[in-house]
Amino acid sequence: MFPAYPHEVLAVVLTVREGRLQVLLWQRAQAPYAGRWALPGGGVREDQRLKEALAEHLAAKVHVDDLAWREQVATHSKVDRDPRARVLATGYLGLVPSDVDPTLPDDTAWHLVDALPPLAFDHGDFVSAAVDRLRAKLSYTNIAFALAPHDFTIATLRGVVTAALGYDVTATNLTRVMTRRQMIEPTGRTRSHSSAGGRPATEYRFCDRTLTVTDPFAVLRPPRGGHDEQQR
Amino acid sequence: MFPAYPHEVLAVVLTVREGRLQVLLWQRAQAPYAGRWALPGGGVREDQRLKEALAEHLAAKVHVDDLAWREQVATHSKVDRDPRARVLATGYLGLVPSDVDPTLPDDTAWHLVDALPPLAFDHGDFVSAAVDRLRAKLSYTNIAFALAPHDFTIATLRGVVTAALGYDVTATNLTRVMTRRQMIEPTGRTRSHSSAGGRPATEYRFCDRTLTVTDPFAVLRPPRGGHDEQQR
DNA sequence: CAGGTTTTCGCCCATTGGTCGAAAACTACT
DNA sequence: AGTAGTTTTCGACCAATGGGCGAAAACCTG
Repeated sequence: MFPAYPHEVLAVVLTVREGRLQVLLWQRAQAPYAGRWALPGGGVREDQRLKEALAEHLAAKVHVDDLAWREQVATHSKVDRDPRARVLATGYLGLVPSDVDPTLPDDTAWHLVDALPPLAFDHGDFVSAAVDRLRAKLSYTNIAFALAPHDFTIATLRGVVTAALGYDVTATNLTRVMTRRQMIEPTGRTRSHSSAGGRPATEYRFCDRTLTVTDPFAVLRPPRGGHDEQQR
Repeated sequence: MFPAYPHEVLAVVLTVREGRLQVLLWQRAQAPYAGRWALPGGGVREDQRLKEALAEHLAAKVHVDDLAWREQVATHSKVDRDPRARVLATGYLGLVPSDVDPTLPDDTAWHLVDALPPLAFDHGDFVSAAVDRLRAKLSYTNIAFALAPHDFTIATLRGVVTAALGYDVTATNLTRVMTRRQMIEPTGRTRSHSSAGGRPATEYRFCDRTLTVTDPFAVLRPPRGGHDEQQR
């Protein structure tokens, strides 16, 4: 039928660690690109779908169920992206909550997203695409649920969001917006900080831990009277 | 190295025709799915990237330069998505302006997106994904430039947007929003309708014919004073 | 209980979108 | 020419959403 190519999946696993957005990389021991850092991933078996292959390869690096979110980002096809042979690659975005700390193999480590070493192959492209995707979605979806702990204070959430976006967000706005959008709700509990004083913070959680989008995208909203009537 | 698979590209070419959103399909003559409608596309040669393969296969159906926009949407990998053999498929969204009317081969035709016949393979999934993508982008990008004629009246634009979204949009809002976002600008000319009277409409064009996003995504905007300072 | 700290809440403002109706600009007919 | 009909455009008004700021609340420590 058509010519066939090896196909690999690559995972861009992001998390917030020490107040910074980080990506999971492992250091290659062998050529090509020996010594360079690369994304976890690998080939796809005959009986696997892409996401299954991803899970399998990822299991070698982190517990797969540490991933609170996973979505496909893009497939790259440059002919010489791998010097050995032509390999197509599909990249995924994966998110790990900031309070989950998987034990990593020796060759694997978190790296600051905004201070990456040169990566192997075209993996740098995958990282930037995934980071862009995350940042965009942070603004109009509740995807932060996959980066924040299950229960959290506004200060914590602010830290996570700030780190992921790369710029400051005020606690006031964050609270107002997230609650107005009905993304987060108080658990009822409250949390005192360990050291120093300060009013105890109310504990929040995400109402819904599935991806939901908000559309303040006015322009294009059906008119009020519209009982989902037929157009034209 | 890794097992290899044939890989195909599929094009979901959308346009607005007769006030409705339509997709380009061709009717299969041979098994499997003989008689069913399918998306244009095909295999990827050794020396091609995905987008190049797409252009080549599409050339058999429409003039490739009729496409005002093209973007990758997703790669599907279900093991039995093709009964003959395992084939991975990457779907693209393509847009043709409403005033461009390519001559189509005999087996090819436009179909109403919201009244599709059963499609071959998993092509239906590709169509819905592409339509969703288009609708989302219509709201927060200027992607309408790829659906509307180069120069247009507000009435025309409204028709295109209404058709693509599937619900009504008021002319007043459309004008205000699109101009406020600096997406469209008057050409200076004006257009009288053929029949009937009526005030002549001012002619507009898109300021920029490259994809630009607007982010009314408040929550997450850097504070005003922020001279792009370091976070932390 | 005073001082320091952190969180929360309320007030005010700017921007954006939604609705509606009047005015503008044109054609056609008497 | 004047009037009726049609389509577009513009302005006024309203609602919702964010952003900024400062006061009040709630806690800890000495």
